[in-house]
Amino acid sequence: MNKYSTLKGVCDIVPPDDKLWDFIEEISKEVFSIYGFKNIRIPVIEYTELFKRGIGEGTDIVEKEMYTFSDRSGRSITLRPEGTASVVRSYIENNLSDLPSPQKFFYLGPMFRYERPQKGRYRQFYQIGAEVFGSSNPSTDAEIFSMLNMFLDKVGLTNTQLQINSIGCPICRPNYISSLIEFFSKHSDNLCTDCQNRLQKNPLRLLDCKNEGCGIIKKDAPLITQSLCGECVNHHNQLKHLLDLQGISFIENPLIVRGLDYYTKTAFEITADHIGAQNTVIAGGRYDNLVHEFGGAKTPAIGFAIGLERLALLLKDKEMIDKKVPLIYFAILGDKALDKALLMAKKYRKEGLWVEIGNPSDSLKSQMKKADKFNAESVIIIGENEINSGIAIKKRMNDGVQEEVNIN
RNA sequence: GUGAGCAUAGCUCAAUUGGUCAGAGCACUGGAUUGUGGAUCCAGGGGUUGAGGGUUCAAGUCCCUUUGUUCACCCCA
Repeated sequence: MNKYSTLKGVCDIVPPDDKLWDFIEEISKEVFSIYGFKNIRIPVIEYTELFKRGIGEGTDIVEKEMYTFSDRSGRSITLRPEGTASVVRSYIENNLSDLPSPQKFFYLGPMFRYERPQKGRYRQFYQIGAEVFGSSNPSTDAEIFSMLNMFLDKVGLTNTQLQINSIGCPICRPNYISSLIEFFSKHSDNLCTDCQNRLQKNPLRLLDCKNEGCGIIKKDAPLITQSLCGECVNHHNQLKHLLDLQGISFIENPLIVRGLDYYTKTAFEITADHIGAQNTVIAGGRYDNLVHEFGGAKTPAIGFAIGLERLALLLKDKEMIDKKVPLIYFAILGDKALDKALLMAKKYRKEGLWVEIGNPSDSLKSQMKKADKFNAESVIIIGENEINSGIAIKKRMNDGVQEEVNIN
């Protein structure tokens, strides 16, 4: 039993998984920069108020999932549960609207939510997110999907499904919600207890209940598609047209709802099988009013976040190509040999070679074994004889061929 | 916050109905091969069976508590 362990729902990412994570991060940076996204590094902690206002007071995230504490001056601080609120804050605070429009940013790092962990869900989890400010045009939405397609392709993830929906705007959504409430209220007695609550708290959630009984009722529920205002309909139709044009396949899913309050119009999820109940790998949407609500100029925006644990879970079996840096292993006998090896190691490392030096108090045999375990390209053996003669043996490990090298 | 399963060596797992049950494989270390790896053989280290309490002549095995973990619900990436 270890005395210390990680907190619940928090884990270390250790080799060999580091390689996969590096790979994912590299691909994202490569692809995102092609689309003009600049990296933005936002803090892990913010004033609690930021998330309350951004994500929404009534949401589960704010109500029961935030890591919130008082700092030494008594201010309420929160470990970020998501990235968008911070990026919007930064956008306004740093006057990033001065950059040529549209402004595109991506970020990468850990998020924190106090939830019960399960497959694909952790209390500290990593996201790569991206946000675009200053364009309300559906072409921007389409570019996002184009970029994500490229990302998924390069990262090697197939069999994903893009599902899109429009959840309207402050003009048309209230109408929809009231028609939804009206409809479900009529069937209130037949709804599961969760849905009874949803009816009060979060009517949009009624649509994605997994309960069978509710499913039957749900079939006849009004769809948001029928309630959208002209502007939202146009936006949505143009987006679909642009997706078709680019050959990006998608499914229209009028049941997609986003959990955070700030979303408008386009909402989407990219899902994959085989990662458990949490099958959403990427999710996001448009939020045309958030910048203004945060005190900035009226600025339309759209963004998304990729769940890295979920992505890594899907790519777990992918073979990572080892970047081969050849290893020179020094098997040394005695302290004089150590001195010599250290000097030679410095030279080799300057040339970009990987060097490991054996423990001079270990037997030659065990040092050879170690070299083998490290998969050394070659071993240089230095002992008394070599020090005296100035010539050492260099053994190539794959075929055992030995040659002499000058060590002076 | 709710529900269910699991918890034995570094890892993967054994241990008939509570009765030599604390084991195996892999890994690790050493030896066979006095200064030369991978194969083989041999040997060794390592566990108060997650923790605490209880029942019993006897608990890894049954009961309670607790912690962790897995999966699902809520919700979400």
